[in-house]
Amino acid sequence: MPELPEVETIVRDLRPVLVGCTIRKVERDKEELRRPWERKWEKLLIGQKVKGMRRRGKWIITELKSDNRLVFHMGMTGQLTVASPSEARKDHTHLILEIQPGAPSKLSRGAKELRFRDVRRFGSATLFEAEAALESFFEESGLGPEPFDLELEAWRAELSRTKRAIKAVLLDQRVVAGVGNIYADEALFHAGVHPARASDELSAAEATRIGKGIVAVLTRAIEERGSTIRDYIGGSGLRGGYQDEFLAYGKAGQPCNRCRTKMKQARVAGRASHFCPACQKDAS
DNA sequence: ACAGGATCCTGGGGGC
DNA sequence: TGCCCCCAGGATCCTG
Repeated sequence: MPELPEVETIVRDLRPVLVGCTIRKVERDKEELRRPWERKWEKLLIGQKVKGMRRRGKWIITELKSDNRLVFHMGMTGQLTVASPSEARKDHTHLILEIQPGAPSKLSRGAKELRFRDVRRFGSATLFEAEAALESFFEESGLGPEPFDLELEAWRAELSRTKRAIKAVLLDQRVVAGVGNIYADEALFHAGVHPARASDELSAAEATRIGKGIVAVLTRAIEERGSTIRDYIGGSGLRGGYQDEFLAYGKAGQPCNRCRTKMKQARVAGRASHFCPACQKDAS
């Protein structure tokens, strides 16, 4: 579910609350997540201070004092929030870290809980024992560049290297990290490119527009704290607002924002894809 | 190399 | 109210 803007929002929400806190207790339920949880991690976490929070693609990284890295992926329905221990725990809360603020202020006094909830359990929580181990994990999975670091010349070259549908390429985390189904459709609408077009047949201008479209759409979505369709909430529990600015995703049957042609939906790369048949022609 | 399908899960919505 | 089917912000694995 959460794509880059949602993950970025979670990190921005959690960072000021978690940095400086110490982990006092770890609680887990019996459910297995996408990646298996190891028992020894609980002992490793206790007593550790949170040094920083950052994002890489759709991954949320909690940096701990000892160089350990507690890493979350939200899958489709993951939620990572801070709550007061007195707040009732919702169903499917799989991991709870009790945290103690380092320097109690008037605003944040007393223990809190970092709660990872994931109804469908496609998400994960994993501990890497060192930053280097995390880096090699990203390396081995071939995780691509951050969209904001895209160098347009290299980007065009990358797109010309494969015959796959451009939609499939945008969803491939090895090509660019953080784009998912919503923002792929929005970026392609922005660029005026049909999702099923062969990547290697795109013109340089189209490839450039797609690259710029990704950055434009993600930037604006972050400003709006991501998109909430059904499950997503930020680290502070707030919904996103970018769903109100969608021009493509979920717009099938409605008039195109640009030309008023009826928007369409089709399955591309196994995912529902939304586009304007007039602004985004199937072949060049 | 790539498309397409199945898989991992739960829950919501529509049709009957 | 209930049942059945399809769908979902992701990612991986298998077959052809």
